[in-house]
Amino acid sequence: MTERPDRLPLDRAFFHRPVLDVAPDLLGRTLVRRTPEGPVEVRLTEVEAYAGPADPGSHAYRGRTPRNAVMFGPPGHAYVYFTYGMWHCLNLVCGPEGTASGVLLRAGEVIRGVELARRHRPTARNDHELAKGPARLATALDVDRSLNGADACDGPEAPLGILTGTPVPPSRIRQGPRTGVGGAGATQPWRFWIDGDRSVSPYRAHTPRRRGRAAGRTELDSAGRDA
DNA sequence: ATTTGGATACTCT
DNA sequence: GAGTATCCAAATA
Repeated sequence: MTERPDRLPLDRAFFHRPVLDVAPDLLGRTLVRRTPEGPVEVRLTEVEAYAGPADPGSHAYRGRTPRNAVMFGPPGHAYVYFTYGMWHCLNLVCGPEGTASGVLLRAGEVIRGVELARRHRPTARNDHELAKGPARLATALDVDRSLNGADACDGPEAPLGILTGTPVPPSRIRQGPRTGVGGAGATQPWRFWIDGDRSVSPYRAHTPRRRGRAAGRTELDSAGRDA
């Protein structure tokens, strides 16, 4: 069987670099999810970098916990977390082991296994919304915490893999603030996406959730909007 | 087209 | 107990 050049697996050295180098380099790559039902593949179109314990936006901020332990391990592995009571999100660990940095896979275009992805996400209105958003991407690929720690560089039979795909030239890459990240972590423009791609998720500023019904103050600030 | 509020359960303080 | 690297339906315009 002949391997096309765009279907060669990326080796671990790809991830063994600073996260800000890896994140934009992941755009255009092919993420493979192999399920018992068959494969689903996405072309990555949007990612975010999280830079370890020094990054206020990162789960690794304030050090290692049971949840984020995988981020402190070797690069090329999946860090899957559960959020908002319903959703999973998929990251790939980057950098030298112990730096606890990773890339959140925020969106992609399903290029293989569309029918299977639709079954995982029956509410998607059209194909370019199947993986438009990090939880949608995880759902379309049937990713949950059973894949936390899975090695994406473990060969052609592994449940998760990453292939060369078609790297995106810098001129087609845009960057801006990370979605949903507040406080000091909001200042870094560490979200990267492919300019104009339909599967890129809309930017949403950080919105603190107010619990209960007593919302004391009306003095909420208006979110600054850039032109 | 854009904004709002609800659902949901896990993680760490 | 409070906050969350979200999504969806419903309401507004």
